[in-house]
Amino acid sequence: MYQVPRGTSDILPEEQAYWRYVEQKVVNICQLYGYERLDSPVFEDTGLFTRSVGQGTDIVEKEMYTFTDKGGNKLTLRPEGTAPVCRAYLEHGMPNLPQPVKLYYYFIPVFRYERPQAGRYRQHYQFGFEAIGEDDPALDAEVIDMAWQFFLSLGLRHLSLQLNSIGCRQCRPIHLNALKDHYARHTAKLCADCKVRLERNPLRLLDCKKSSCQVVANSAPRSTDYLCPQCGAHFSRLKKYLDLLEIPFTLNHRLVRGLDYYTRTVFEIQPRGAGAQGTLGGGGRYDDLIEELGGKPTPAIGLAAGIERMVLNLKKQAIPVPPLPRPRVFIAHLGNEARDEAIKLASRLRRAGTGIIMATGQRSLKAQLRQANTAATRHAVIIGEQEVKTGTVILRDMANAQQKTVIPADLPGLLG
RNA sequence: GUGAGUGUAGCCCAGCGGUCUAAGGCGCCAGGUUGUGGCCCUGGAGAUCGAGGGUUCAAAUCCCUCCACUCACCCCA
Repeated sequence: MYQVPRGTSDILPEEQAYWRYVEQKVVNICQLYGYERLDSPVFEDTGLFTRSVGQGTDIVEKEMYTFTDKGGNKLTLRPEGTAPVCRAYLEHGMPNLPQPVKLYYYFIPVFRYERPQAGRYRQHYQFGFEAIGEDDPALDAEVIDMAWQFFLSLGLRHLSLQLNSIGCRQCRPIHLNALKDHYARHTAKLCADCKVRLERNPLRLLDCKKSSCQVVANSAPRSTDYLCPQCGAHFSRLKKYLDLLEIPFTLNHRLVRGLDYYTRTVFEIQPRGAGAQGTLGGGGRYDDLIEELGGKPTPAIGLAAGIERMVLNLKKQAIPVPPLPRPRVFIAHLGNEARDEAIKLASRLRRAGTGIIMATGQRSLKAQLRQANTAATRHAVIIGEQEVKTGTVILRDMANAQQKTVIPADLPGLLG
């Protein structure tokens, strides 16, 4: 028997109510904040991701699904959603539109070759939005507000918003050097992993959970203490706006993100007390990315969120989601002539917009009503030989077992 | 990529070397009067016990390899 490839899964009918629920909230929030939908291909030129996400990152180094097609093109199944949006922004002349350009994507599959766990998959689905062409911290606040309101609108509770600023091209290297110096003085206390991080990706040093390393991390220089005047002003205005909006945030000096393109504002939203795979959504500024991809210097900010993790948390928090609409009428029939009538009736009602489940095969009436019961339709319409002769049908109310004989023409009104 | 745990019908699971031609519950199918559901009763279908190999007179039960899931690391959504 075949089974799904590792780290992928089927989204079964009984799961769909959650996904549709999330979709409805996404569409609603995007409409409220004025974002327009953009869909991009599942695969892109490999270079788009190596250049944007960054050569030294885990995503590029060991997680991408990269292949060469028959034309010799190097392609990669997208490992994230921001770079494709930026590519589209440039490719379709959006720099000429009024800025910022606000775009969102929904239900896009993203691919990363990782060791699967609950909440971590090789193919998972993301929702995200991007605002390109504006560096006003009011926009940062709006984006964070939008993310926050979105998760609240799902009904999720006990969320925490982690916030940090990692500076820009000017001030980040200074902080980075201070960080390296600090750690270089404490190498003896570091774990093996951190010694590697020191060389490869110093920002990640702050993330280490080992207690000995945390001691070093606690006393490490903070990015917010090294911000240049512009970045410092940007960050304090953002915090002021968030206070104004009454959005509770936690400053987290260790919040660093795994993609190279982030600058200045970075943030994550997670359930309180979440495990390792807890982050529901995260994002930040990427003021250099558009330029890196060949455009003019263009500031931007965005967020990405994982749908599976939302569904996981909706279930964990026992948040009810509305059931999907289903047919409200079941048609049962006995005998060949009755079946002919049933077929015609089902079609007529459906054309008039009434959802119908039509009995198939030649099962007993008992079996047919059992099926109606499982399908939880409001009514059953029963056509037998008697009814065929008199040109009537039986209309049964499944809730109270009341039934009456009616003529088919009256059904649309009676079914409501 | 590293370490650990788990893997029995569609689902939940009992069994942990011979009494297993594998038990139970849910679900599914059918019957319990002649054309009628939900409760109840009865019956039925459905499992090469994750896959492959080995040990043994004997393996769902022990060992090895592989696959998958779960947890931690890592990474992130």
